[in-house]
Amino acid sequence: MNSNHYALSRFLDRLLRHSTLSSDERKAILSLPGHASQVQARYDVVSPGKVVGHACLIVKGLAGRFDQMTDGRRQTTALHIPGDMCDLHSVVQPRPSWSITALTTTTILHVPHSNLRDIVHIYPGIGLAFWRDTAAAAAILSKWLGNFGRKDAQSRVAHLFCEMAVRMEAANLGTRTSYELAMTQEQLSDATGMTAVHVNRTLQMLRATGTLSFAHGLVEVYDWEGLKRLADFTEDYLLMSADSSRPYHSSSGQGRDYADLAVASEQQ
Amino acid sequence: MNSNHYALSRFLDRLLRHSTLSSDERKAILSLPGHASQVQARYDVVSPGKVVGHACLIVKGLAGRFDQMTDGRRQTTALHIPGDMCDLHSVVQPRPSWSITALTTTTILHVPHSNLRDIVHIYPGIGLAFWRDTAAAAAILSKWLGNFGRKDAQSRVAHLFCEMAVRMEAANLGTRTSYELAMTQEQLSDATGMTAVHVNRTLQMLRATGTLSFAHGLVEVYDWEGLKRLADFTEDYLLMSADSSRPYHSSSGQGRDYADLAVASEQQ
DNA sequence: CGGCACATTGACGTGCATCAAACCGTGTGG
DNA sequence: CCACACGGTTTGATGCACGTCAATGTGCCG
Repeated sequence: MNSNHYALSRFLDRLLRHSTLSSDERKAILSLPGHASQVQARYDVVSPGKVVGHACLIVKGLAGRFDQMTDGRRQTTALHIPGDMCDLHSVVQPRPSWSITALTTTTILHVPHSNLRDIVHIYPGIGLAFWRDTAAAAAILSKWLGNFGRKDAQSRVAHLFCEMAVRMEAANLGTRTSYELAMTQEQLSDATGMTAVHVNRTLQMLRATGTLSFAHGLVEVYDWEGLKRLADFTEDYLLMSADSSRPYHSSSGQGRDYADLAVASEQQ
Repeated sequence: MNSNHYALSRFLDRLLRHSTLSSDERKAILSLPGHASQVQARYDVVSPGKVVGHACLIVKGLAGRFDQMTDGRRQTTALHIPGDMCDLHSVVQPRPSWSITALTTTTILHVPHSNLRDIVHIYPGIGLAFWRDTAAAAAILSKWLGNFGRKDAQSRVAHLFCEMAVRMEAANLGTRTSYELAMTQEQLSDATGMTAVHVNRTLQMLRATGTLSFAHGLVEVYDWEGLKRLADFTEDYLLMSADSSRPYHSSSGQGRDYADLAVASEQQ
């Protein structure tokens, strides 16, 4: 049990939401090394095109992944909250095509790729869990793409608040009707593909209809069901609700469920 | 060497574009079992919410991943060409939140998860390659998201044609200035988050400026550089150009490059 | 020949971007 | 303790890129 235990245990919690790990595997994750550092808002944690040698675990704060156009416009493609290993896939793809930037003052734990690769080789179950984590992140991306392509401003903003609500609640960082999201309206506009001005007007609409309020980085949802309806939101894609995180154990009757194998190869 | 050799070898080619595999690992992939089937255009290969027991390798044709809104609107979130194992991640996440639908008459090779899991356990290097493949797909998604959030119709359409050009060329299915993309304008509109009508007008613009033509499922690029500029396209994110697929071997001087390990653990 | 899927065109409306100014809270230095 | 700068929010005026609706054209197939 090292001094990074707090952060690693949040990360482990995240993995356990979708994957089953043996106690050895859990111990291996909790004993990962890493050095912490603080990054001020607006500063890059990871820069595009540069090869990195470690993955970044968010300990505290908020970070975003950004796709940058050559003309300077930018688009947030992911938001990372404490407990997220925000570039776990860098283990297999150490040269990103995007940047990761701190949105608020953020504490990062840098975990060397070499150690991550080591435990993946020793515990194939961890490898599957990491792979699954990458797939879960991709599922979120898909959903965002659907929102961007086919929904209007209100639905997009509403969907973002729904998603973050569920993620924050699952990470024990608030409840789905009240949680801290320390973003400016401009950052919100980067994350929704809109203008800061239009985000502002949209938030006013949501406020006026009694759906939610967002001020000083605090989200207060007054009408969760209404918000969900507006956003056309279902949480199954996040792979963390009770009924979807482990659908495997309930299904089928055959001797050994194939999906069971997928989830944990070395169940203790 | 089984009867599926042709399709599997295309799949292997795809993997080798970004990962290094030993000859044993290559053989293992080429000996994967699977049964083929044909799917008519508009029919689902995979349906959302339903647990699947196999991954789908596109042998011939074109398939798309769709995010469906409850009101019936839909958004294409990925396009899959021959050689793509379009839901490789289903191995670790067998219940998708999207559908995969054939865009043209498509031949699919169904490869059981159990066999994929077996070779991953025997050859960890294959596991890494699969994980990397999922990460590459996610990089494409990120790029799409940037396009949707921050670019206008012309740039979006142009970017799609650029991306498919490079992918088709890499897969030996044409050249970047002339390749077959058997999509209707409506399907194109699903993939770009636009309306079929506006896709039509946009294509006319591209035609009028002498940039490219798209008719009867054939893309002819007249001005590749101009198209790239319009799309703000760089191909590095696809992980398949010469300079980005293996940046590892050229870099650094230290005894053992960490990234080398990432790429292949069992280089023969 | 009729039917059907797809492409094209036109008229019209609107959701959002754009530009620009004002407002507001907070920290800072004179 | 006020002046001021600064990041963030809010408001208004204006324009356009795109969606929407609806009709017509076009090639293919039975």
